[in-house]
Amino acid sequence: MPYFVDVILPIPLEKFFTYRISQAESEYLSPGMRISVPFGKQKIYTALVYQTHQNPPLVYEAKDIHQILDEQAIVTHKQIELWQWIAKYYMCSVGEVMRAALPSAFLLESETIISRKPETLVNDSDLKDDEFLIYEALHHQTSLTIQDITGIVDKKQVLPVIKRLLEKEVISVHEEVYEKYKPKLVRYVKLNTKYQSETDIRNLLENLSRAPKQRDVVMTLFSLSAKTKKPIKVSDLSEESQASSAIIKALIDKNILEEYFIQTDRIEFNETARETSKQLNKAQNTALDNISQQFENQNIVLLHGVTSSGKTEIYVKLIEKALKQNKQVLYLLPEIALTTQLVSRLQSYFGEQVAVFHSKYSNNERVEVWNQVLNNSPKAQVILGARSSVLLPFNILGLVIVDEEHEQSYKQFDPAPRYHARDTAVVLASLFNTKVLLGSATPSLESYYNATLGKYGMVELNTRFNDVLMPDIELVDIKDKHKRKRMKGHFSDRLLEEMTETLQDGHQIILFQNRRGFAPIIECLTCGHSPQCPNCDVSLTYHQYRDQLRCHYCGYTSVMIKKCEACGSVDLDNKGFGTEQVEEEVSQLFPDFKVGRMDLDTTRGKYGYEKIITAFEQQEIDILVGTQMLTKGLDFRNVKLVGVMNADNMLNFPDFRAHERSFQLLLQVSGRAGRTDTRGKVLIQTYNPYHNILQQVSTNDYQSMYKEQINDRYNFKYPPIYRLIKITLKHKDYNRVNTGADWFAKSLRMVFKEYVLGPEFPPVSRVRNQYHKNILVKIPNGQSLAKTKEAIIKVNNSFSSVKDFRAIRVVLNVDNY
DNA sequence: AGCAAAATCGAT
DNA sequence: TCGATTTTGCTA
Repeated sequence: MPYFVDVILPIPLEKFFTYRISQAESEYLSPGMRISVPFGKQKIYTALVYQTHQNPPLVYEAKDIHQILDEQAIVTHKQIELWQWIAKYYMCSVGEVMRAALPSAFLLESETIISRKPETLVNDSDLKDDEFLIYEALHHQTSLTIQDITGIVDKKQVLPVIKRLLEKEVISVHEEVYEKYKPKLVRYVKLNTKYQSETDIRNLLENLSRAPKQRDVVMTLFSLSAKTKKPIKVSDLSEESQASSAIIKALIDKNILEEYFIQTDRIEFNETARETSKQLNKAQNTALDNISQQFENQNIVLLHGVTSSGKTEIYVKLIEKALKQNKQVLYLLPEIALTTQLVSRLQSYFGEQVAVFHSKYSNNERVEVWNQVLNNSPKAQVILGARSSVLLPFNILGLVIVDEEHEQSYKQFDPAPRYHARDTAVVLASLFNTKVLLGSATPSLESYYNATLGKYGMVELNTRFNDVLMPDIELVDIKDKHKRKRMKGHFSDRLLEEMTETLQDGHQIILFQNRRGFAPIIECLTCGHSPQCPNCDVSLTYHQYRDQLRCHYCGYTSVMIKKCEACGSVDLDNKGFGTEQVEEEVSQLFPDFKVGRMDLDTTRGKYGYEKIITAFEQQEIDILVGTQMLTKGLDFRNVKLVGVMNADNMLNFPDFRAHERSFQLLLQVSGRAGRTDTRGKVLIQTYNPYHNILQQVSTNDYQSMYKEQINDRYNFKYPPIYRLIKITLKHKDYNRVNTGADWFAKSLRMVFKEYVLGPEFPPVSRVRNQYHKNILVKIPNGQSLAKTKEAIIKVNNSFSSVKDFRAIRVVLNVDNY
């Protein structure tokens, strides 16, 4: 009787693949284990066991598997269930979810290894130039990878060359699978066991009298092991004895010391003194009671608490409760808010039970967290993580917290799976039959709407911690200021006044400008020409610190032009302004104070944010200029003034959520001001101070904003009243995208009538030389989501069976907000 | 996705 | 006309 296994492969194909296995293998394998399988002509892929069975496939002969990679399942049953939900809901393949979920070190792939065939004698003159290069390289190295060869011959296409060499029997190729995860080994030393007695040791030290440094090392080793009674790390020994590693190596070579290795975790932290969680104030206590109460008949509760109201302390109490029941807790945060600030705060309460997971972690670190979560290790009871941590292998989950619930970074846009971590977390929690707490000072309309419908519970927290007053928000009409010549660069007299005063009092300032670089457009004053990106339909942004022009869509860079490319005139002008320009103006206006900048350009690298944040925290920086990065849950005690340089460009953004987003962003930055005793001040510069949203921001009136916006959404049939699926067509040929999009929209209209919008070009219609065109499907309440998606898939299938359209890439984005 | 075979392109 | 580049088809 033959045995078979159905596997998930990490590719965008919507089916399982069946391989043949032996009976023994079938008994050994269980769902969630990894195996490697041959796929296609020669590649070997990592696959995940979905199920084993005995039904031979009807239309093909199943291949044998390559090898089994795990002893135990590394993916849980619940995860696979969640993957299937994600795949179905967000219209992608389970394989794509798998690729996103597994740390890439788990996804082994084979690599083609090229080596020389020693038995073939070659005549050099038989080889072409590039063939000879490879042949010669193989004399120096026993084997080469495809990548090596690409480097050697400096061509993109290397396969033909390899093929020719194969035919001439100069080389041979084979596939090699390699393990990407390497456990971290730490080097330890101990005294060789042959030195047992006192006399042995005395003799040893005497022998070393002519090598005083080595003797010192041995002495230090004694004192260290007496002190700690623990194994001694080589690094500790060398530090303590001031000896170089060469000296220690000499001792090892002499067989006086023995070295050995112990596998350790990469992520470790020093156990600091644990704190007991803080006493809650009255408002927090009421909120906490309220939450617990609502959890009795509600699975999801929205905590709407103003900035700096102490939401984290409430979370801590809830986490404590879940931990007492020996359950894991998932604490989701936007990537950017995952700073040392919050991590160390939680570690001070929960010690090493806290595990952190985010995209700046290395592959090996991710594998370690994965395994700890999977094994329900005591080191992974509270998982603090960004979007992708909803995909971790939870064991027994007891609570999910989604902080800053309104953050759009919870939604993944590219590549598939285009999932929303908040919504996925809700499904995850329901699989574990547990509760979700959504927290925000400015909830998303959809969550607030769900709460008003009674789908979610809701708890409000309206007072700031320690009864600090909400900041005083003032709108500054810069149109008027310009008219009266009260502007210095981009600063109004009001802003300068407040800045001077704040600095004099020794407080810090945050300036917010939601645009990086120096100027987004360079324009020739003579002919009006402005430099454009060659690959995208956008003008290039000027970055002063590198004297470069840069495209923010594709990363294209060129040196700053000296004169207009079109007419040669040297009169160039900047239009608009970004953080760099603000930074420059501030340092000129306040030369005695230190100015810092925080945006994508200054926060590259693993500890990018940390450096700037710490510098600002320790008041090495007086004025911090930055983009929306500044808004995410940072807690700076000494900031008294927040200035918004220009509130208009985000309000006028062509998107149905522009107003909601602006409200959230502005209130979040405002929340950075005055987090301790003194009342903070916020100045918002705008050309349109009578804009409703700005009025609502200045009075901190979430309710009015909500009512007005939800009314608009109702009238214009937008989420959360209607659901949206966005379909984007991409191709390098403008006309093909156009006709394709028209065809697609027409077919959709046959099914969904007036609920199809577009096709329309997005504001930037060409990115990386691909033209984009969008179609929007609106789904009224009551229309089945599943049926809608089925219909879209049907249209998509017939679309891709049209020869002319097949080359157009179609991206389906569910809930694209 | 990734790869090879097939189809098309284009310069001698 | 041959080699290079793009398109198409398939993976178990």
